[in-house]
Amino acid sequence: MVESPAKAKTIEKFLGKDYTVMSSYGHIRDLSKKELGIAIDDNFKPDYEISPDKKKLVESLAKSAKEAERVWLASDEDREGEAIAWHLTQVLGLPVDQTRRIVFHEITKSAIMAAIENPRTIDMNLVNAQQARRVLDRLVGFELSPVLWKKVKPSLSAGRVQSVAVRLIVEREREIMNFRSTPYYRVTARFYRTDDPAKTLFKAELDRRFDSAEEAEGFLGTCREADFRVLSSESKPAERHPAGPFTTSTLQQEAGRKLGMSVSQTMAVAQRLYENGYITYMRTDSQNLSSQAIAAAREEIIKMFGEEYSSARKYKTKSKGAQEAHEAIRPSYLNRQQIEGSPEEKRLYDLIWKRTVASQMSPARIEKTVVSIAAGESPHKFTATGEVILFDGFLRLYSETVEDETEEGQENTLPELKAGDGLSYQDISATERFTQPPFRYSEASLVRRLEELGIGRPSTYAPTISTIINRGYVIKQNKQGTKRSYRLIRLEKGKISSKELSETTGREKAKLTPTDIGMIVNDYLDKHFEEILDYNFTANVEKEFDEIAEGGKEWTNMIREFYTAFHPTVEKALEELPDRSGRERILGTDPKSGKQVSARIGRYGPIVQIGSADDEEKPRYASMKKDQLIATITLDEALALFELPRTLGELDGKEVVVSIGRYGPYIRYDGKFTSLPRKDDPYSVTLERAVELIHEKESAAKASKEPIKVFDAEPEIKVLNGRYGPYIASGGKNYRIPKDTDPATLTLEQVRDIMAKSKK
DNA sequence: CAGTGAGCGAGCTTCCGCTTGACTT
Repeated sequence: MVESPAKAKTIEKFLGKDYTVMSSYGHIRDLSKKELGIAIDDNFKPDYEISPDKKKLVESLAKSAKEAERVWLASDEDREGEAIAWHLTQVLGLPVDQTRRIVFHEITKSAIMAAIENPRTIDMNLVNAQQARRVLDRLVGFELSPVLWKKVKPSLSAGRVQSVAVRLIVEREREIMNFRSTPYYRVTARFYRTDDPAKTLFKAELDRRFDSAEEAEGFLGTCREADFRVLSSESKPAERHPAGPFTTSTLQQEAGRKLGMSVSQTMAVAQRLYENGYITYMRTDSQNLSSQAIAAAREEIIKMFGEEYSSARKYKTKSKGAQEAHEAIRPSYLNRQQIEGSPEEKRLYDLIWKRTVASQMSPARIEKTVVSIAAGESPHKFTATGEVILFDGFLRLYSETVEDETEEGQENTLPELKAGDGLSYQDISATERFTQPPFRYSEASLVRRLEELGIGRPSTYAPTISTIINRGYVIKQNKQGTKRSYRLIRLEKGKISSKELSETTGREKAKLTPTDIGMIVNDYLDKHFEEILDYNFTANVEKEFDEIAEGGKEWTNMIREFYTAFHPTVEKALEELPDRSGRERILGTDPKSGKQVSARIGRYGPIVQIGSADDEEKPRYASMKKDQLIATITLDEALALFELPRTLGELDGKEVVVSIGRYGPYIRYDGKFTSLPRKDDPYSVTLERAVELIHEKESAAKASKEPIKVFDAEPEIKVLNGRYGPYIASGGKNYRIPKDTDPATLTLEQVRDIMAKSKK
């Protein structure tokens, strides 16, 4: 019995007819879903239930176990895997003398045969470490969440992993809010050797930055008549090494950067590659490659590039708490460079293939040259750096990208330069730059940070992100960026010129930002449950789980110690009145009515209001936009929100109204709604334009209701247009049309064929 | 799904980590 059905299929091939390989599909039972599932008074005894969707599976496992001569439990060799094996023995009533526990870290015939030769019994210490982990997570999650329901808002949640993930995002946002950008001047020059008839240009940067335009201009003034010469030129050889093979988190990061895929998208595509037998298991924290894979990679490299490009290597996993039950993520067969599948599958496979092979290639050898240049009598020096690749090594196949790189790379080829050489400038520029706030997290960079902290596991990174988004704690959004002007001062042919230029700054794609509720929940938890929110909480309890796994500690004792400290903090929080401070912000006074304008959380989310509940007149309310925060919204932005809904005029005697709803800006007319395209602004859209959009929608709606195709011979069968694209409808059942076929040209035979082939 | 912003009360929400399908017009 193994955990994954795809694994079962592969192993069955290795073992032959004498064995039946079945899969448990992960855990088969868990703490009860409705209750706490832990008898706190009975020494924290867990109350396990077979998961409802596993009942049938357990029955069939039980039947097969009874018929079998011997059961081999081959769940993963980590805490969770050991627990799965133990739960199987308990639920299936497996007798100890007919049950064997085996483990392997790679799915190769030799590894499995070796495992069968070396069976052991279930390691109860490891199982108990898992029980401690499970019980602790349940206690934290099921005691903290109800506190939030009472003190903040119903249906919220808190937990050892998700609450820290939210904290990282909230704290980063506050750093950005408090950041004040300051300008400075960066001086770069283009020089050539005075005695070089070709005037070959190269770039150099001044080793000092100026705070003001005056200082920068003053320096450029001294450069006008200055005598430039090379002080020193040093060349040093260096090596660059390939990155190790993929783990779940590094795959998620690279697929995000190179292919623009979200974390959950990456995992879904990888799952398909795994099920098709193209790659090894995709949820892993190990960088280990089987010796067979290393040999196969070596063979491929020699075949493609030659012996000198091959350099076999083993990688050590650095991440905290790694349990290394699997191999790294790699192609199942390294001689398979391409695969069949969707474009996404092909691209992700290509990435995995290249990364794996590159990890077994020689380092690149480069020569780095640093040239120091004196500018007349000035104490400041220019530095020019150049890099020459002597041997490309792994770079020939793959190079890792870096997220959020600011300054453009310094690709610079240097001419021959030696100390004493006289130089002339082509131009010297002082460009105004601005200090940058810290970067917001992307999904993948959040995963990287969580992994560094040892929080969460490969199987939970993607679901954790979904949870904090679904709870409304954070949102993933793009930011347009704003225009800002900057100054460029340039010295050219002895003359200094200065001009104002403009650039876009702060543009972002798919970054995670906290919501108001995310910030309120974070602050509340941080105030009352500091220990759980501590970035080291998981690392601390992991140390204790390790002690339990080594037999040095009784698991219920560990949990008791934790709970006797933790539970009183829950009781105390429940006694205290909810703290309303920090939840409302006064923004100023409405110039029209003279009433107070404020922002707060309403029943359905963040709102701004004009006036207060104490006034005689009822306050006016408006919902805030998704990208606005109570902490940062300005008076002007708040007042703008009251300009909607806006009545544009009438069409055929009925009102045309424009506003912003849950799904963005819309036009309401005759009880129907039309979305406003991105390029139209609800604050300025005209009646004329709105009417145009309404008519467009009407004709599109008419077209989509029409069947794409009907067949006279078979009126029951129709090709229709639905929400998810064209489909075939027949006798109350719907069938999907294959991607590469044009629905308009389908014949009745083809349709019948599709219907017959579709899965039951 | 296209707004809302009152109040009451019943009934419900929630964790982390291991696995995949099933399902939607």
